[in-house]
This record gives sequence, C-alpha cells and structure tokens, in this order.
Amino acid sequence: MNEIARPTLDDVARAAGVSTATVSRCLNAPERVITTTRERVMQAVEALGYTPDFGGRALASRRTNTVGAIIPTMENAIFARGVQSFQEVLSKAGKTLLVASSGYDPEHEREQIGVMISRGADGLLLIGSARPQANVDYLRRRGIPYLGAWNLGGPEGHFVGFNNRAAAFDLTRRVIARGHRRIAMIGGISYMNDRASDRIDGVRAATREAGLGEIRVIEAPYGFDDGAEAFGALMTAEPRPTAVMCGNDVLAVGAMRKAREMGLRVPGDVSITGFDDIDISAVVDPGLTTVRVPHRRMGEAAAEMLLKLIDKQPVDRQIEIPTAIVERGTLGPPPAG
Amino acid sequence: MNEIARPTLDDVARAAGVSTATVSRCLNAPERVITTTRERVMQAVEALGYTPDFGGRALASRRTNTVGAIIPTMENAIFARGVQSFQEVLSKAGKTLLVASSGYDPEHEREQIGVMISRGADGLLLIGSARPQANVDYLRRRGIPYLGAWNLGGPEGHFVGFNNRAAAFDLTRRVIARGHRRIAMIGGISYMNDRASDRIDGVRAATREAGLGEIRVIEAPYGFDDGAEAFGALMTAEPRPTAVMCGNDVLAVGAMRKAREMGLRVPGDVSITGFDDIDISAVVDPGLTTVRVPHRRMGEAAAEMLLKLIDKQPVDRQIEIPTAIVERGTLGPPPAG
DNA sequence: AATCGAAATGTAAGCGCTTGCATATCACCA
DNA sequence: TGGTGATATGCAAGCGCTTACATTTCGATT
Repeated sequence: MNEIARPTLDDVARAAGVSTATVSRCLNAPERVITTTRERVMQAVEALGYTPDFGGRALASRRTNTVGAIIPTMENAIFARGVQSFQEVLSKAGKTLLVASSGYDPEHEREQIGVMISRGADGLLLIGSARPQANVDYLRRRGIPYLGAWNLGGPEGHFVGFNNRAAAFDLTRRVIARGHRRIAMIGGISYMNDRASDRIDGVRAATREAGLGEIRVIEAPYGFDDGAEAFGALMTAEPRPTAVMCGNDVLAVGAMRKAREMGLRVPGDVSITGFDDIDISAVVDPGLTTVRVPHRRMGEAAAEMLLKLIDKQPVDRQIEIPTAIVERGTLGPPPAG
Repeated sequence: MNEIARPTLDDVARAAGVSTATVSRCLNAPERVITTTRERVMQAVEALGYTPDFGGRALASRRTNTVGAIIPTMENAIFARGVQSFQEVLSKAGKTLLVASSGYDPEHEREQIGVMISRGADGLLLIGSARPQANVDYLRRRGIPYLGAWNLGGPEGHFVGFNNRAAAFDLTRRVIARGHRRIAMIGGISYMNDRASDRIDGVRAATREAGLGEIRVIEAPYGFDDGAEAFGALMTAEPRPTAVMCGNDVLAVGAMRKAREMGLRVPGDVSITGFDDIDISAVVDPGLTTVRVPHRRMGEAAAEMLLKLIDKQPVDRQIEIPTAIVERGTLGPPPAG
C-alpha cells in the first residue's frame, strides 16, 4: 500500500494552475467562478481525490455545521429511533450530527458536552431535564443552544417531548376505571432520569387520587429479565396485585413472560400495562396495552426547534408531543373474587 | 444570556501570565511543566471554562484520535449493540467514535466516507463487504485503515464477523434432520447486503445438498409487518411449506404473529426459525429457534483489530466470531401426513 | 480606439493550536 | 563566585483553510 499523503487545497490549486482562493470558491460558492476554470479545478479535485479538511475549514470559517446529541445509550431502541429522524432533518439542513452516549451517568454526560463543544457543535440535543446544574451552566456560559428532549422540563430551558407524568396518570385512571384496586408498578431507575420518575409520579398521583393508598413500586433496569424478576417479586405479595403497570414496554414484556412462566393468565389473573409502544408490543400475545409515544415526530420536532435556536429565530419554549393510550389485550378487569 | 466568546489558548495564557506554549503543554504533557505554573494555568483554564478547539488542535498536531463507523441504520438493534461495545473499547483507548448511517445506500455510504475522511478519522468501521469498489478505493488511496464487520469477506481487506453462510447452512441441516422436506425462506433484502445474501445462500446450499430442489425465497425489508406479510404469501402455496426459515429474528417474529392470526400452530402446523437471537426471541411464545450472534464480542474484537491496524501492528486478516444454534420451541417435526 | 465597470482571480492575513528550537532559570558543584 | 547541565519557559512557524481586499481581465459602451 503506497499510501498517498492527503492532498491539500494547495495541491489542487497547483494542479489546476489557479490560486487556493479560487479552489476554495469552487467548493463553497461555485457561481463566483467562471465555468471553464471551475471545470479545470473540479477535474483536479477529482484526480487527486481531494477531500477538504474539516479542521482547517472550521478554523478559517468559524463555522462547523455540526450538531451534537448526547443520549444515555444507543442500545435503547427508543432513543435510536428518535435520533434517526432527528438526524434526517438535520442532514436536509446541511448539518452533520455527532452522537455520543453518556451511559446514564451525569459525569460522563458532562465530559461528552466538553467533547461536543470542543468539536465546535452549533447546538446540542440532550435527553430529559434531570442533570446537575453544572452540566447546563457549562453550555450556558458558551451560549450554545441546547434542547432537552423526550420529556418536558422545568421552568427554564427548551424542551421537546412528552408529558410522561400526565400520560402515566391517564393510563392509570383507565386501569382504575376497569375496576382494579390493587395496583403495583415496575418503574425504570429514577435516579437522574426524569422520564422514569415522572411516569412513577403519574401512576402514584392517580392511585392516590382514587384513594388506593401507597402502591408498591419496584425500580428495575431496562431489560426483559429485569422486568421478569421484578414481576416475580411483586407477585409474592398477599393479596396479589391485580394489575402491574410498567415504566416501559421492555419491562412489561418481561413481566408477561414471567407471568406465563408462573402459570398466570394475562389479563385473566393479572393485567399488565407498558409505556412507549415499541414494535414488540403489537407482536406479543396478547398485545400489550401501552402508551404510544411518537418518537419519530419528536425527533423531527426537536431538530426543527434546534435549527431555529441556532438561527436565533424565535421558538416556543416547550413543544409537547401528544401521546395516546393504545388498548390491546393485556388490560382487562380484575379477576372476580 | 450575555454569551461569552469562546476563550482561546491565548486568553488562558494571558490570564495565567504565561505563553501559549506553556498552556498547551499543561494540557498535553503536564509533566513538562513545573507544578506551581501548572496550577496557575489550570486555575485559569477552570476560571475561563476553556475547552480546546478540536479543529485547531487537529490542524497543528496532525492527529485526531477519531474513529468513524458507518452503519446502515441506527434503528436496527443489531448494529446498535455492536457499535456500543465497539465504542466502549475505543473510548478506553482514548479515541472518540463518530457514527454515521448510510441507510443501506452505497452512494450515501460513499458520502459518509468522505465526511469521515474530512474529519480526519484515523480508521473506519464499515458493515459487511458488499459495496462498490469505488467506496473502497477511496479509502485505500488515503491509506486509511478500515474494517468490514458483521460478516467475513472476500480475498482482500480485513474483517471481523460471523460466517453467516455457514451458520445458515448448519441451521438448515438441523431443520432437515427434523424431517422437513418443504422448506421456504423469508430473507432480508440481499441487494448490496452480504449478510442477507449469505444467509439465503446458506439455506439454499443445504436444501440443495439434501436434494430438496429449489426452495422458494421471498425477500422482505426489516420489519415485523414485512415478515408477517411474506409469511402470508408463502402460506398460499399448495402444498404449504412445513418450515419457514427467516433471515433474521424480526422477520421470524412477524411470521409467528401472522401464523397465529391465520390459526396455524407453531410448531405444530409450521416450524419457524430466525437469525440473530435478539432479546425478543427468548420472550415470544414459543421461544424462537435461531442463531445466536454475539454482537458485543464482535464489537469489541472489531475495535481491538482496528486499533492495531491504526497502530500498524500486525493483525489476522479475518477474525471469525463463532455463532451457535439456539433451540427453543418454534422448530418441531413437520405435521404428520 | 479609449474608457469603464463588472466579473474573475490572486494575495495574504489569520483562525487556534502544537512543537522544534532558542533562551532563561536554577540547583549544584568546583 | 563562576560554570555546568538539566529543567522550565518562550518564540515563532506553520498546519489547511476562508475571505477581505487588491488586482487583472474582458465585454460593452462611447
């Protein structure tokens, strides 16, 4: 492999017999260069396989056309989907997206924010609103526009997301309306995760409103097995809960599996609900009753908002993406007796 | 928000009363600066909230410590998982990962390669081996090390992946051993996707070996509904196939759903197999018989190999990650008669 | 043919950083 | 006290690019 050193603007200029300025213009403002010259230049670009150096360009033009997104993990389909549409919109606007993951760790998030700034991100997408003030200050001091997504947020900052609390509240009311009085919950880990904690809060608020007293909530990591295990634990209670509400669909499907293993019929013996409406939820049997959360729309809305923020156009402080309850088979009346 | 202009090395140097060189050394080779000075500098860095500019740094040092990965889509959990562990290993080695998606389009992949080069990637992770020669040449000319992952590849280039063809072949033999003679397949879209086409080839080779003649193969996009639809189409044949082998688990689970809707028992009336062993496969009922593909291990192995390649250390040209057949409930003997 | 203005191109400064080399500092020894 | 080598710091060039400004070119007009 006799590798060729990466050609520079200068190489192209020399090859085409013009100045670097002209080459630069060919690339960035072709209409300012006469056709014959442009063709000669482009030919040289092609021949040398020239690719402009991003660093040099960013340095000279003081623009990066780069947007960053810091998500907890790429493994969660929920984020993957939203980020995908986020990036599609950005890419149409000529921006490239840099994705980093924080592993649900605020410290790590802070680091990644540094990386993004360092790479000159024009704007940033973060998930949710629960984070140390320091992380946000860091951004504010630089005046870099940023956005919390997947949830609505506190009194300041911009958000595009769902009202997780209200959605959980509504779903719980629906469960109660079906006649359930003994409700338990498997929630996501709520530490520094406002999506998880809001969902728990919503369920609690509704059960309290109905005078059901304090319900039992087990927090579990994001995984089928974790849902199964938590479900098993909840089912040891005497008398057993008649409905188990889950903080997300993965936990719910795990719970369903465990119910089957325990010989419990769903919804005959126990009702189960989820949250997110991921693909599997329509596929399992019976179908999972859950909350539909339109991730694609959210990703798009977030991209549009961030683009406006970067352009210093006026925007609403929050955009709420509506959710909807999807009734399938896992929610039924409590068993008689 | 009275935003402060981003501080530069110069600002820090002035604030600390030293030269830019010293500040630079504090950041990159602290041991070469005396403690008292270093403390003063670090204080200034902290006070100003200085973050080094990546572009400037890359330009001056001719190093980026950046690795790129171009995957078909982030939405596919299969890639998400592998990439996640890929990046964990890289990050321990002090490299940052840039992820881009090609949307299964070679043209788009080519573009993204350009973006990666332009950002100074030290190495690149690509998926599979099926791509226009032009895409590869582009990389070769620059001497940028790259790797095909998720599959093994042709006579040249480096690969870390699975032998998709052999795995499909083995699974098919197992199906045939159970007594199936009428086998059909739902494959992924094979165009420019060697994982999909190798799996189809493997199944075909095994059925041919067993003298079962040409089997029917429907190619379907990656989605539950697509699997369901294809399954429906296959089931119109007379006589019906007794086993439907699927190119991935998503298609297989979609097929299972459709079978249920059609009133067919699995595996009583029809056996179904998948490929990948994603999370759901253990959760559906009956459990899906499939091929386990250890994505995390692959991601790690790929990262290690790429790091060596970048360091110009010797490496094996291919690393095969072993797969394993996972027998669960969806494969049984064909129905009697 | 001379003049003029617009269009095309060139010149060169500098973006923020690293680094080879020159210089300053200092502890130590003769 | 002067000299020495090691250590710490500064100076300044230059990485690849964009862009304000200067210069050249050229067609149109008089």
